[in-house]
Amino acid sequence: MFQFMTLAKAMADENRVRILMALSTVDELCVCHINELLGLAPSTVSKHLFLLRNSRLLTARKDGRWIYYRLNNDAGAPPEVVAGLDWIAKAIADDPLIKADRQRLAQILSGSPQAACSP
Amino acid sequence: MFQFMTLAKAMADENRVRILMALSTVDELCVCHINELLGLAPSTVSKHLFLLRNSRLLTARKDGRWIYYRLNNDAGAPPEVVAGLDWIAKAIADDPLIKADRQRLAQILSGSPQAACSP
DNA sequence: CCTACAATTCGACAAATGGCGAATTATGAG
DNA sequence: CTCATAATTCGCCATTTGTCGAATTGTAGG
Repeated sequence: MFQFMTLAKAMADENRVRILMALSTVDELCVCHINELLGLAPSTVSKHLFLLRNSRLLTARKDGRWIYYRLNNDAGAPPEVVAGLDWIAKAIADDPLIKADRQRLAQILSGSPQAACSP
Repeated sequence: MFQFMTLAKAMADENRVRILMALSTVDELCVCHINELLGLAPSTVSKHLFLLRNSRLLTARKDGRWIYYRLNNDAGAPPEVVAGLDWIAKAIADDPLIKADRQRLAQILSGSPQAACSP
């Protein structure tokens, strides 16, 4: 129950949902890209990412100076998590803000790789 | 998006989840039964029920002095709501607290109808 | 009517949450 | 080694949230 509540609470914030939806289109994202997309203070995004990792919605992979996050969607991921991600995706895939995020994310990624990170 | 967040936030509280799970077994419950089950102040439960109604997870039916709540599960209910309820049910159906609630609820209901309400 | 009781609303308050900036850690580049 | 930068942690603050008790509303019964 505690673990499920952690999961449910993690999904109950708009910016965290935006992160999840952004990741649903690109398979993984560097933290700096997420910072760029949300326009929040890096420390704030970091806290959000911690909660998403902690609730098992995301996994992280470290590559040199960068940390890449992805949805914990693969086979072997907790069923509640996969089902939760599916629920969100179906519920708000057509949301205007989410669509706008998708477009902005495409722009952010369309520059050189890690455009938002390295100059 | 706003509506979805209202829904997600409504599901992100343990006591509200307990209410939803209790209702998943009995098709409808009087407020006094829910009070009895949760053991919280009636005003607190009232606020929880408001949020659950407001997020469209529950519907209410008034019968004389009593108000009965039920899951907004029927055909015609919003798909996000139905999917959300399904997600919760599958995720925590086997939870010890939820099971205990089911048993206690059976006891509460096994007295005379509205046993917790009228003496 | 008047009383009893189910339920909600209101006002207050403690705890949790989301946000920021500053300091810290870690890694690659010069 | 030293410096710049990605990311996190920490401390702080404003807002939101969960809870309660008191007051209010509405309905049934005497």
